[in-house]
Amino acid sequence: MTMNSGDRPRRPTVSDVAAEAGVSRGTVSRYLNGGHWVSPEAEAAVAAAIRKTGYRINPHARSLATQRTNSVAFLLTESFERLFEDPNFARLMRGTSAALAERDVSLVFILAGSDAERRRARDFITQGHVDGVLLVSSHAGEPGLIEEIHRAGVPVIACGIPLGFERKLGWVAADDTTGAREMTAHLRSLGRTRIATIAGPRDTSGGIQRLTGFREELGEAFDADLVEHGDYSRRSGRAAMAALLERAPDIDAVFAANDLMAAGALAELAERGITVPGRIAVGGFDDAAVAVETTPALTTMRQPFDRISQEMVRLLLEVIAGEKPARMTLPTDLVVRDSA
Amino acid sequence: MTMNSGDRPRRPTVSDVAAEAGVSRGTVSRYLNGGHWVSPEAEAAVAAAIRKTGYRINPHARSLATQRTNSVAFLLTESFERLFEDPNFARLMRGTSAALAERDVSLVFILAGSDAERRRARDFITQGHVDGVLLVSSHAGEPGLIEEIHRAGVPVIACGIPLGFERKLGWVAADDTTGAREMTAHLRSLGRTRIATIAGPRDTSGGIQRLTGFREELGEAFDADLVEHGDYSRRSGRAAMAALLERAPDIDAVFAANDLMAAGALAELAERGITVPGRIAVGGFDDAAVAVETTPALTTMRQPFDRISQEMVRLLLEVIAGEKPARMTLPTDLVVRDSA
DNA sequence: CTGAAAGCGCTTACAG
DNA sequence: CTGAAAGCGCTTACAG
Repeated sequence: MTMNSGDRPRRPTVSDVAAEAGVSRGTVSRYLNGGHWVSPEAEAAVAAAIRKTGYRINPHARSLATQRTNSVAFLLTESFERLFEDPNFARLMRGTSAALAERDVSLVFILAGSDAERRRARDFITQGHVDGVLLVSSHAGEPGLIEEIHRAGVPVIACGIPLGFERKLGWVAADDTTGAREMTAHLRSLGRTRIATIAGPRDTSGGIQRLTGFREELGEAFDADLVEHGDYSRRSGRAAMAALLERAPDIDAVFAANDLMAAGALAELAERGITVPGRIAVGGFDDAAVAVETTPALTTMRQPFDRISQEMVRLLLEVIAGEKPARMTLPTDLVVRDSA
Repeated sequence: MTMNSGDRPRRPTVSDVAAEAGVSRGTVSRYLNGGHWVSPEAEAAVAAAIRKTGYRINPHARSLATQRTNSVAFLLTESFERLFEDPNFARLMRGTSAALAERDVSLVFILAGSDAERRRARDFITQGHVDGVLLVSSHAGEPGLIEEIHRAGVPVIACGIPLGFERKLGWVAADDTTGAREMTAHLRSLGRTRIATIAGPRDTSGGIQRLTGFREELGEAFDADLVEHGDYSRRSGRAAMAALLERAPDIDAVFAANDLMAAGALAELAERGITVPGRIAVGGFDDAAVAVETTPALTTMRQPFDRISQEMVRLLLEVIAGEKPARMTLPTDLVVRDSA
């Protein structure tokens, strides 16, 4: 092994490999990029030379030449706390990570919960560190960030409908409205008539649409008094349940806009000794892991997270390849367990 | 704004900025890198030109020229499940992320739980995508990965003592042995005499050393029958507690090697109607968030995670700067709450 | 199928 | 303090 003056061995380059294999650098490069237009002999020689020299490609040199990084960002505009509280984020991370691994593009994970972090995220992304971004943020919150990324020409695919950018960006979303309608219809089919909802945040498309579906399905029977908003956290679900109970002790069902809030609601009901589904039926949304851990197990609408992850990756790669951004809405499924 | 043939605007380069400012590219570059040896006039002109052109530096070109990436990896050799179950990982992520942000180096987060992921992580890291790695893995598990990264000459600082590499790598660890001794001594000071332990995994330095401290402190009183191993998960703590109780119904205290297992133990004790600390005192390790959420609140040894994160970053940056890797052991603090 | 050469966008001695 | 020039390690038309 050759050492240079310092203590670290100098990394072999394409030139070293070319010399070792007795071919030109161009041929080595062609071998490296799919092996088209290289003869079997050259191929064997290069392969051997790479093995012998321990050559590793220099990604920066390659990126500079190709104007591509072969990596994308998973941009989550949430705090550490939310990331670790809400299991949906983990599922999306895992799903997109797996989908990307298959295509051999790497994923860099960026958390941008604070202003300072958002600034850094913007710099990192618009500087060209990644070829595109998978945008995951429940809140419509970050128009500035999204606007700047979009203006810099960086391909983006959002998870859920990005409020304010529904026409500019590509996205993959669950059919929240229909899902909420189905759950509401399910509750009615159980004979419930005083149905309340613990809605999601007003600045998220999911929060808005699940409430819309709920209202649409109820039609005349909709009662604005039976709506309480939460922030998708367990504790907010619990607080909302308590508030609803104070206001309308006669409710006989509640649709929570996500499972975490539904779990919070169940806790509140249990503490008050209210039977579920006996006196009040409870429906959630997501089919998160928590849905099978509650007592009783949660009836919920399943979001196809794996599918969502895969489609996000597919669409993003398309945009990176030069196509126009597509939008996609995926159906949800009613999963009946014990709570309703 | 100039457009090239395609639809995306061509990004301005140093040359554009230089032309706009009426200086050479070298001067622009000097401005970009600290502004030394550039006159006030040139500085102003370049600043204006950068603003006018909307210039953003190309990180790949810079990395190619400097042989530096200005980013480091947070390598976690765990599964998604463990990441989201064990809050210590989140604290380290947050801490190192903050420390790095201050110095303006970016953090890329890599999860390597499976063999395939480990292979990709190795390629990514040894290819030169990052200047160094913060290694976080409780298990001694990944000798191959670590060995290859180390052999490639990539600077590494580990969190905890990296078994098998304690002499080769730098690391920052809590003083597990002393911490365990202190907790054990605390339990004894309460008058407890039949003290059991729920030890951590045998292939982690923390697991080994906390057990060592426990044994050392007990001396003659140590009873191998009162040792049960868990894997740091809540459920394993619960199972271990049950096993200990079957084997030795007379134990009056238990030291769990982390808070999650202690919480599991508390759950088991509660279910059996055994009072804590009345009949059995329980001590944990970490001072994780869960320590204040259990009933009763957990007495535990606090690990200085923020300090650990900061020191890891500091040491890694030192190694990247060319210094030899240092090792560091940090003290833990006894936090007395209600469980012991 | 293959090689010579230009180019990607920076940085960094070196002269001045 | 500043500019001209070489170099970082790849890729990619272009000729052949």
